[in-house]
Amino acid sequence: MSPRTEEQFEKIRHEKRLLIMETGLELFAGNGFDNTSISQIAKQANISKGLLYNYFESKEELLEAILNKGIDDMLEVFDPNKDGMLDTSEMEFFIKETFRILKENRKFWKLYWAVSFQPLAFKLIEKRSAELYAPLSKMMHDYFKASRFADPVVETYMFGALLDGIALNFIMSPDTYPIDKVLQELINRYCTQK
Amino acid sequence: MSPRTEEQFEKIRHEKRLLIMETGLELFAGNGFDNTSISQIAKQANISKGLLYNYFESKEELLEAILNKGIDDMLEVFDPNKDGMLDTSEMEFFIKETFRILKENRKFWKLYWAVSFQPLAFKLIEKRSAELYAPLSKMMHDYFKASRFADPVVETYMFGALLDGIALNFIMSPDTYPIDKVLQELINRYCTQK
Amino acid sequence: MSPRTEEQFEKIRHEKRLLIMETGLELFAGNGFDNTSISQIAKQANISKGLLYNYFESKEELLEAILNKGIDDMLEVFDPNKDGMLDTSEMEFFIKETFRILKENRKFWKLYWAVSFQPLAFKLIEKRSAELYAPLSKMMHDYFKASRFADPVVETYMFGALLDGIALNFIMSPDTYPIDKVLQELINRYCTQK
Amino acid sequence: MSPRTEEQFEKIRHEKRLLIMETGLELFAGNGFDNTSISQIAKQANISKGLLYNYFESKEELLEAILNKGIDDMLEVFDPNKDGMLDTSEMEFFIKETFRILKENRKFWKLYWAVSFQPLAFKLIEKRSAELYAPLSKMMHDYFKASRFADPVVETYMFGALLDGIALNFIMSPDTYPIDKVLQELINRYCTQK
DNA sequence: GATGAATGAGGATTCATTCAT
DNA sequence: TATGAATGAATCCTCATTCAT
Repeated sequence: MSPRTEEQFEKIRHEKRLLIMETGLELFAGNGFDNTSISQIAKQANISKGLLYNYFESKEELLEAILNKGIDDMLEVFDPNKDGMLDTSEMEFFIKETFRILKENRKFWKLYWAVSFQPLAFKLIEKRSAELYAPLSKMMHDYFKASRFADPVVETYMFGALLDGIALNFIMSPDTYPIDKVLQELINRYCTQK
Repeated sequence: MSPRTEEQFEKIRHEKRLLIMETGLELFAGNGFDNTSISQIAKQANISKGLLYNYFESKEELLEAILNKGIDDMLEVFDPNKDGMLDTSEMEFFIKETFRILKENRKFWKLYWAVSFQPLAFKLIEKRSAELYAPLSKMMHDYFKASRFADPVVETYMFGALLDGIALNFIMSPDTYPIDKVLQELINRYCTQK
Repeated sequence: MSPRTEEQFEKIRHEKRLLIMETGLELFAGNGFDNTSISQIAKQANISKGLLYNYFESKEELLEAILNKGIDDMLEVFDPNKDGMLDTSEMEFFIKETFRILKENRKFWKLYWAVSFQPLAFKLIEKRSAELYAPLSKMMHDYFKASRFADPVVETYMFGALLDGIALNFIMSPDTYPIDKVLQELINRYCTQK
Repeated sequence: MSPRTEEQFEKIRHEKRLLIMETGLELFAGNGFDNTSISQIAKQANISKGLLYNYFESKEELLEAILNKGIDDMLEVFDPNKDGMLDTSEMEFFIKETFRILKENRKFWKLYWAVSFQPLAFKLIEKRSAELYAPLSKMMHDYFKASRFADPVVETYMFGALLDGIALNFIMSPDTYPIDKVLQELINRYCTQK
């Protein structure tokens, strides 16, 4: 029998890698990085421990890959380097988009927040994280400046805190948090002409 | 040497207990619960591992004690069961108090947040945490109702998210976050007669 | 394409086998048997791990093959079963030959010595090793007897130790060891008529 | 009960450390470093694996400690920095001492040689090893110079090789090697007035 | 013949906890 | 009260070897 083609191998590798990362995300987000063992991940993914190390050099590298992928997904959606100003309806879209993505990636964000509290782990994504946040921050600032807010800088901090707070509260109690009402209020407050 | 009195023993015990808890808080907050070993705590506190277990039954119980003490301290300051309504100046006082305490107990709050993301650890303080938050929540709600906000419930969620977000951002970058400006803005927005 | 003939297959097999053995020798000698993985060998030889197992049943068997080949090469050169006595000029030739071969097969000899210190590995070549050493030993003994050394047995031990010691020192520092001077001295001492 | 005194702890630590090192030497020398597991050492020493790590940071550090101790023992005996020249009877003493020590520390020397063939492991003792050999080498050279050997440098190499070779052959077959006869011959050859 | 994904046993190491003193 | 030696279960990780293609 002839061996598998390179493409077949590629496909296997790609899918298995994804499977491991998804399983890892699930468990890391659910129980915390330190409380999740490689054995657990392997068992849940139905693979051997050894295979996991065929795809990731270490537990830490797996975490890094998971986080980077999450950030990549965000960057893809947001195009944070978009030129030009947001108008109010774009701002509304942005807010809705943000939370649509948040809902779809609750686990990633839970993990992301958890990691933020672990200095060692956070270093893994410090740079990538800045890549995501810096342009968003600028975008907000420009928006508030254009909207003639008295102090756009402070307003950016306020708005950022509000987004973070809502996201956090929602992630903590996704089933009971009135996310849609809160979002509507957010939009009322920030996306209507004065 | 005269034998120590019962009270002296008691005092020693109390102080040593405090020492261990403070050291634990320092390390848990700085490096995370799982990345801090009992050995490290004992070494930093200048006591033996054995002695630590004389005061706390387990690493988890030490964490629980630390967290409970932090919550107790809060409850003491806030008197959240205070009857009656807050007026705007009391609200302003409340906000300032909250952040004064936050600044003074940054480590506790860092640990508190971190623990919130670890389901197993969070269980330790779930109840105590509710004891603190439920009355605060009610207080806010009453305040917004009295202040004739259109939807006091939603407003409570918004305000809560804002507080959480600001606290979080401040804790993450205490040296660069413009906490005072943000607080002033918060007060402007929520503590002035309309 | 015309199908390969049986001989062509045979040749390919033979060459691949040699390639693997040479790569194995290189790595085993350089890093030690236990610190060399099958993966490394396969990668360096540009073949797959699976293929390696097509040629050798196990890592140990590969080692054995490498060592045996080395010994075979020696035996071929020395013809240790040569009858008759060595005269002094033949002795000189023998010494020079020995070290010529040593220089050409430094890696093999490094591996050989290293293996000598690993009881389990040494068992693999114990017999073959004796095949090589016993006749050499006898040859030396006969030479020293004919040369009227007072105690040919002891002289054989001395001479053997000297050869081993020189070989060892040379292998350890091939770039700085004054091998040629030492050899000349050896010849002066053992291959001149008294 | 009062706790153990510092001296008691010191004694326990010292003895246990020695026990572990002796057990390690025994097994490393007998089976090779890589073929000896921490579990084996612990079992043979009748302690837990964990305890071993209380005394040594890693398996490698244990090896290093064992080797350094061996070298220290040698240095203590040889006083290689001794001033002045050896005369023939001192030389005889030196040779006899060397082999007395070799016999008493056969395991150490076996391990030492084995390690010499493992580049990574050898690095651990490269410096210490030089500390031992350099002065010995100088001592030999001076001796041969004083004894009017034609080429003291080459003679030092020859003598060194002879010592190494004898040591090696003896270590390899301690039960059958005629060490005493060989030594006597060595002394005859190198320690008699010409 | 050839590939590399997959396995699993084994090994080094960590650390909460116990215990003799 | 106080000490730190001692334990052992749990964890990360490696690697020879197998096997489907």
